[in-house]
Amino acid sequence: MDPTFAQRDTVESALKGHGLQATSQRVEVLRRLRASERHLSADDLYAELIGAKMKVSRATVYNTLNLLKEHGLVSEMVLDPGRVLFDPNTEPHYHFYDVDTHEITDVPADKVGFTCLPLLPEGATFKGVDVVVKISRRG
Amino acid sequence: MDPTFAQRDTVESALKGHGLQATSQRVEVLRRLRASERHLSADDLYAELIGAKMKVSRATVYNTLNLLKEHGLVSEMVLDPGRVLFDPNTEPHYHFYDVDTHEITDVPADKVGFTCLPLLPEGATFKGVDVVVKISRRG
DNA sequence: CTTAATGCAAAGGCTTTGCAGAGAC
DNA sequence: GTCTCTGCAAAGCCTTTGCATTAAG
Repeated sequence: MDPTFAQRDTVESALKGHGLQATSQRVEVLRRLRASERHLSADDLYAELIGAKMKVSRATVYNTLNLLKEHGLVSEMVLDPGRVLFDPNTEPHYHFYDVDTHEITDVPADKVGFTCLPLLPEGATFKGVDVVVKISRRG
Repeated sequence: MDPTFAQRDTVESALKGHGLQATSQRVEVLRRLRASERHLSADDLYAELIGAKMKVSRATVYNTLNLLKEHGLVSEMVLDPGRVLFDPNTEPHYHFYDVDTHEITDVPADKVGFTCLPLLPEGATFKGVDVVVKISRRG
């Protein structure tokens, strides 16, 4: 079975599992996000899809990403103002952030451990930790 | 000696220490940022200044904040797209982030410790860690 | 007097919205 | 046939920019 079909199938199942129609635009957005090494912006994805001669509009890419986000299929990362990236990895994990190139790399969750975390404010529930390790290659 | 004068004086020294003219707009932006319990956006500050009947323009607030950022007198935080906040605390520290209200609270650095951090990519220099502990009060 | 900072208004980039047409079921 | 999604273009929001005016040293 060819891997592209397998991916497409999984993506379709994921969409349908959330009660979402598996339209070609949605399938392609989620599939490419999952297939990409990098974390992509809405515009990155739009450019990819247009480059692949697909019929899609910018608005649909934005709307689709928001829809996927609402359904927990992708998460949003905002590292620079005006640079919103989407991360298809819904498992706990952290990030390297190159402060010069703005490149993002994943760090598996087991590479970061805490000896202590702060006491939560009264009445608060823990919802997760975001850890961004900032690095530079310029010294 | 009245505390407002003391604050103003410290802020002026900080600006001059970086070779920046201590104009009334710059002094007030930095002073209010330091005096605030919350982390403020450019527009929050603009509204505060206008409310205090000061002569200032939006452009100057934005330009001043960027200037302060370049000189390391404040740091920028981007937690939601379109919500850039400025943090006058230049000591290492982390943040609580209320996912419902988008409120930000400081966590002193000594409340968070790591048992391990990931090996850096080849040739990379460590530039810091951002830790955001996400919380909710809705359960 | 010379240099630098401010204010205004216009432009810019990214994202969302409204509505008509196309597509899914 | 009905309901939903898509595409287009326009509007929105936040931020930056250019240039004349004003303030600082």
